[in-house]
Amino acid sequence: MAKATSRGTSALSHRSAETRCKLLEAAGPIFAEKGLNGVTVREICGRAGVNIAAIHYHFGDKERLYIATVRYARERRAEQYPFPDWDAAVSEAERLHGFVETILRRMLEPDVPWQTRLLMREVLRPTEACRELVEDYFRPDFERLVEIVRALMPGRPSAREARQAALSVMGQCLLYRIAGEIVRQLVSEDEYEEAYTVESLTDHICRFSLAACRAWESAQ
Amino acid sequence: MAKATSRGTSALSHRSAETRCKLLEAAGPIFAEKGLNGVTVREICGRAGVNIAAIHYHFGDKERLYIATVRYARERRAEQYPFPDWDAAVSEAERLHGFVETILRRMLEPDVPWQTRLLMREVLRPTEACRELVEDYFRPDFERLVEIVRALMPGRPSAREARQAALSVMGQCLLYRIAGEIVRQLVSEDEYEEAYTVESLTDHICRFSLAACRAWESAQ
DNA sequence: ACTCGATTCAAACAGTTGTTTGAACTGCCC
DNA sequence: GGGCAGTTCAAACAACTGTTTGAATCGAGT
Repeated sequence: MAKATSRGTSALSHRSAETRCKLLEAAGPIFAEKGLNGVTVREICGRAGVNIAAIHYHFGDKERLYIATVRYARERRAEQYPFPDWDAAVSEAERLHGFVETILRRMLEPDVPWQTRLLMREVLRPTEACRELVEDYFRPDFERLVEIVRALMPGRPSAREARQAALSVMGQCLLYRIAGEIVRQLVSEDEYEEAYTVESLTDHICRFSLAACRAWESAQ
Repeated sequence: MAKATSRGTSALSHRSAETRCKLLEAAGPIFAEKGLNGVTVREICGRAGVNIAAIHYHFGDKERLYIATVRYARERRAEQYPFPDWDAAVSEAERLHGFVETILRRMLEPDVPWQTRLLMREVLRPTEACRELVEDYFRPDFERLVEIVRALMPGRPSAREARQAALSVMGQCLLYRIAGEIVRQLVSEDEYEEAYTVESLTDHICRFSLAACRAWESAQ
């Protein structure tokens, strides 16, 4: 199966790599939108312009193509929406603002790259070995948020308290990704279009969370 | 199709209603767990103990059975986990606590009835005409939360501000339903088992949200 | 020019899906 | 008992699924 021999490493295996790539690039957006079971191999191959049997030949079966697609998405995850690289002078409040805005953009922007959407889907629907995905895709961001939040809370909050406060921030962000349609219906359509942009959502979530963090001790 | 005529309204239509009910009761838990496309009609009919063709005869097709199941779930939604019926003496903070605890129980308790699970699934995956579902299943609770939160915020918060604060509370609750597995992994397994019960989650979310609401003006 | 492994391709396969059919059964009414 | 609408049933249907096959094609090495 696509074994590069001593001789033809140039053109033949080049074609192989090209087909693999075409499959991954075609499968990515479709998997990202409809998930493993919402897609047919014929749709993937059709859009990739390759034969149906190519999936079996290059990946074994549909599920291994899916896994390879997730891995591919993670490897060359578009380095869009990177977190700001703060210097020491930036206040914690500003860092929180930057963090929330970045997270919201990653989740809500309509033209977010399919790599991100696929990883998001995978993360929200813990199926198989996506534990490592959480480890190196989600945890770094989360730990970063924990530190920001911790610095915002007066006194010496325990690590556990800081983690829970960070989860409260994440929950507020996630809501609009998960239940965006319901939110749109609960507040009116007009108000949603006007007031539920990334910018104003960022403002609200930061304002809410900042108030909560700063007033932490007093609520004890 | 199951038309009750003038004469045989007793035994025949009784059998019809019984079969319909058996189908709904059998389909409900399976739909709630795996969704419309994750279930086969054979599995449903097998568990219901009726013939495959019964679905077509009584409901038309699989999708209309699904819709009927959702409606059925809504009609006789188990009145478990009702909101406390507060009298005037109860403080707003206590109301918030009761609200959050009820929502968390509805979402996190493992033995929540299938009716609730099915409605939750429907609400989280806005497919077809679940708009009315949001209207009479979700909105009443939401409006109730808005009022609680509004009363907690100093000054005279606008309706929009109150709605957004309420959404921040909902988001915190939803996180543990949607991303419970990831949360479990992010905080350690041990900490999760110990500190992420409904009770302590309620405490944290209320503490966080209370602080945020009460400090609202000052963050302006 | 020929060989030979790598790769592609059209076609078929085997299994499952939701749906439909037409006959058989049920129980009420005349 | 005969008629008859309502209901059940086993079987088949048609469409689609992921997978496999075996021959055809390609392209570098000799």
